Amino acid sequence: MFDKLDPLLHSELRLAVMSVLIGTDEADFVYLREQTGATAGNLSVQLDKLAAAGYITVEKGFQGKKPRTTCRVTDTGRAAFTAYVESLRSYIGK
Amino acid sequence: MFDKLDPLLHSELRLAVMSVLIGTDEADFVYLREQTGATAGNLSVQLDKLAAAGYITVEKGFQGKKPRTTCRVTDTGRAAFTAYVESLRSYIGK
DNA sequence: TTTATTTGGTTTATATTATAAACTTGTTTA
DNA sequence: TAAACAAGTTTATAATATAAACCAAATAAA
Repeated sequence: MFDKLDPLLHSELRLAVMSVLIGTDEADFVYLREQTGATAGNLSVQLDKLAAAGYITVEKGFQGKKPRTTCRVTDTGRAAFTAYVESLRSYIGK
Repeated sequence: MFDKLDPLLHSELRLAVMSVLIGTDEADFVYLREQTGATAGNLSVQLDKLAAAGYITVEKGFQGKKPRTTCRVTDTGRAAFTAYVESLRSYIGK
């Protein structure tokens, strides 16, 4: 009757992050923090989880002398997101 | 950017329960357990939470000699559900 | 009849999660 | 050179979800 909802995506912040990344295909830590309104700590934790699941890649580098963490969604992540949205239909219709 | 998701509804089981109730407008405990596939314990707890929030009413009675718990969605619950679905749009588009 | 079993739940214990606070490392500014 | 800032990470805490254990009443089996 109801599809199981991927617990990794069924999280407000992780879903927001994925949503941003799917739209932009590359976003750095600061941008993600701004767009989601999350605290840095929370964001850091959730990015780790998404990366551990293979839904995103996280690349640490520098922009001049400042650290810069760049995130991208993977094909796996994109597929999971699509599946999640599809699953949601069984709950919210349409 | 992203709407806040009502934490009461952003829960797989509670969302499933609300989804069933919105469709049927009256469902008993056993039916909800069957439709959602939840354990009785989990369902009991989540029904309490929905009732505490005023999203559903829970009525205990008997059907012959068997206890029967009947649930209904309230107007508040219906509105919250609609708002939740609307908020989701900011995450999943469309 | 008395003993299991089933039904319809509730309570409680546990494991996971989400989240912010506190901290770290390095850089810029006063 | 000391204070403030930037970009994160780690850690502590509170909230959540979930199932296991439990209970009371009814029915079925012996």
